[in-house]
Amino acid sequence: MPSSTKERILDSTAELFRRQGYTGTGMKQIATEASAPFGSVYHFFPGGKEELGAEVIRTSGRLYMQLFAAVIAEHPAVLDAIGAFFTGAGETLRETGYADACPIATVALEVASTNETLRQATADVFEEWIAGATEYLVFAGIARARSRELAFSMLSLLEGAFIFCRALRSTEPMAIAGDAALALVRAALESS
Amino acid sequence: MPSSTKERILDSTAELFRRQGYTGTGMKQIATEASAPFGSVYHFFPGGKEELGAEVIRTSGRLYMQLFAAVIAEHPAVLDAIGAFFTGAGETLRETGYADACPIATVALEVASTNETLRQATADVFEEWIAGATEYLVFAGIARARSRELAFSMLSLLEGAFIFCRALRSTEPMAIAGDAALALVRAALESS
DNA sequence: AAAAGAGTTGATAGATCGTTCTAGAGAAGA
DNA sequence: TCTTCTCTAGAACGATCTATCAACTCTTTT
Repeated sequence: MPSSTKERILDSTAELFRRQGYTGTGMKQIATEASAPFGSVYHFFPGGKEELGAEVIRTSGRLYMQLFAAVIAEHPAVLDAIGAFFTGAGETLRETGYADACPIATVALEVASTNETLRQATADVFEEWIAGATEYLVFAGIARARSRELAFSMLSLLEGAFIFCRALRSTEPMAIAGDAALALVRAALESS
Repeated sequence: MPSSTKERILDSTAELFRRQGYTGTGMKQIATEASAPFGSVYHFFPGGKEELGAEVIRTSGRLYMQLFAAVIAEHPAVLDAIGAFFTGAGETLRETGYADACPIATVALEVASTNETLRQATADVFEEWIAGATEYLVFAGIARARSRELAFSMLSLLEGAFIFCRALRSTEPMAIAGDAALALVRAALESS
């Protein structure tokens, strides 16, 4: 089978969440987009929109981390990998009409103060990202505490740049953020 | 008069948008929160939710820029001012239960791909912020092109940190982002 | 072949959405 | 006093929201 109904629902929901956010996406629209019968959505996710949302957040988070791992595998040098990741993010933005950015940032801001279950899901994903990036920088020879700070800084630059790129419809903010991230990491590498 | 009905509507809408986003906030809720009769909302904003949203975005953007100006006035040294701005952002987050962050980021992500009028409003605000921050860094002695890049980097760090702080319910990301911003500006000051 | 169970399906319910509309309250000017 | 204009007030409308539910199609078991 190429893709099960449940997988199509998860994929479509992820895409709709990126573009329209959580509250802006309806269950009917999800079913239509996934070419799935409406009832199936509630069959696979009996907990309704909240359960579906939580699973989409965690799935998307895992997928994005795999993307990071793939870029690392392609670029052995640390600075190359980081540069390529930001460049790739910019390209994806441009290619998708500035729609596909961070898979969970929009939802994260929406639910942070309104839905504790979903807020926890976004927090879990972010923690994993930070932990993963920290390990990568530690492996590159940077002290652990410093690596963790750099991980936060790099991801903040990335997420912030996503906002500006999408609003301004330009990849310039992403290129600048990438340069800033490289400067921070380069400085840390030199002093270690 | 302490505050006109129109001002109360704008204020309440801004607060609700920060917490719940654009699609997550209803017109009925806005009227209730502002202690305004429902009909008055449409009296002052005949264009409905979209017109109200656009005006809230621009008003909030202007207000946030004035906050930045106030911090600058209090701290003559550039590095002090930037540090104080990030520290202040973290304190506000903690005091408001991680609800009040960037006044327009949530809306910006929601509408970037769904509502061109509002997307343009957020883009205008962001452009003003970038222009303002650039002028400030030029005034501090940094070359214009470099200043513009720093402005993007600092604001990206700020916006990205807002996302992490709200999701993780911690001010740590903001403190780290502030340090990173200071490091970037310090490096630029030294090489000029 | 018949029965049971798992999985699938869309019509429907009840609430809420943004918006419109009519009507009234109150102040200012004629 | 009568008129005019701004603002207040909420009932009502159609559309859309999330969620439920009874009916249906298979496959598997007896």
